[in-house]
Amino acid sequence: MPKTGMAPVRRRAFVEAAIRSIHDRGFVDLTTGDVAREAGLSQGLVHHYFGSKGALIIATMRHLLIEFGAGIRERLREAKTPRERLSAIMDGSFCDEQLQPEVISAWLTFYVQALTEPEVRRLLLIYQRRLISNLRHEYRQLPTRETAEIAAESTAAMIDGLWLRRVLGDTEPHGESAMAIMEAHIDSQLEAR
Amino acid sequence: MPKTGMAPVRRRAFVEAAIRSIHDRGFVDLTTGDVAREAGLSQGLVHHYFGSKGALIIATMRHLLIEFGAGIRERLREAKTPRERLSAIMDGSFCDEQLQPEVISAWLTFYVQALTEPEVRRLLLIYQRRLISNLRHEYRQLPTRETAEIAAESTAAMIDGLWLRRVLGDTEPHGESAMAIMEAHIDSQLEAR
DNA sequence: TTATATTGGTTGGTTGACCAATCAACAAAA
DNA sequence: TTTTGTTGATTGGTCAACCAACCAATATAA
Repeated sequence: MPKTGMAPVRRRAFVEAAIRSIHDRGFVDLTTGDVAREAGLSQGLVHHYFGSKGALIIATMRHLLIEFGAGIRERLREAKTPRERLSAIMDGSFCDEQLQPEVISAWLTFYVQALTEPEVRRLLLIYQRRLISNLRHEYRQLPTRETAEIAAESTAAMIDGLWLRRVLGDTEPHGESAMAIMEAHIDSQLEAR
Repeated sequence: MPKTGMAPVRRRAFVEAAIRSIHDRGFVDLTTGDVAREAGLSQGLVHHYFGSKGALIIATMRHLLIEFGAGIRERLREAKTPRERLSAIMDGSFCDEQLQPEVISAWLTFYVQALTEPEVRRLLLIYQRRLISNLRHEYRQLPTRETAEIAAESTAAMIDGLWLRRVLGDTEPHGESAMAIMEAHIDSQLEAR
């Protein structure tokens, strides 16, 4: 069984197990044993590959950011006009992968951790700034820098808000209604004056 | 020192200490000892008044909901027109008390807990439904039930989103810019057709 | 080819710290 | 004296981190 080059495989297995564990056991009561059991691996391996529980969490957060960023970037590549690129960002934000309950739970946990863990905060700020920056750029056709900035801010807020509301909604999270609301908002921002 | 009728005083002291403790120690590492020290009282009293750590958390969540609801209701009482009532809801959502870092931290924790704790989820759903219901009612002048519903949903999402973005924002959270964005959004919803 | 060393990967028990909850004892007010 | 409020030590349990030993594969030497 022990072949060389297990490190990336194991790290990924633990990260994915961590996301699932956070979802069904909750972050507060999460133990390295839970994650190991979920991954079907020994508890000691967690420390072998990550050094500490905290490092596993950071790696998990980074994984989420990378996946999310990649999804957006991929969609942006196929979009030609600014309007299409705005839709691409919406699509990347409300696609099925991002709306998986496990992923939502992990993201929310991420936000809470950012309140006390500087490294998590740093990562999350990068994500926020990049999103705003993308949006501002696609809204550049608006008359003033001011209106573009407000359009970007409000659009970003609405993304996060719709996402947050779906965390608890009785309705299982399907992205279509969220997308419709977002598209309408974008249009109204672009129409204005 | 021990006088009769301490129960409500102590309960409130612990709840407020819990909010502060959640903010500066983080919810994950929160101990009843932390809260007791923050309140300047003995650790054993926590269990005397709440029975368990979990019950203290529930009481704290309930406290947040009551304070928030009271703030909104008070402002609604002074508002005459639907447009004024919409502004009243915004004002209640972005007032100084709600933007205190300690309060924001506690609310966010609340959301995470809702993922795994049914009672917290129940409380949070009540708040969400009431907010949407209020908004829908004030948007009733819109042509169709459909447009009012969408206006309510998007407004609620934007409130939550702006609030969530302020959780981490480099900029210290001052509500004025959020209010300006919200007012603009409400106007554009009401103007539309 | 066979024996041996080395490396990468893995396990599960142990340890030391910490915490929620309990409780026995005490102090002040009624 | 009784009731109400309060304390701080104790207990039982849990967890992160550590570690000693093991296993399988490859590389090297005889």
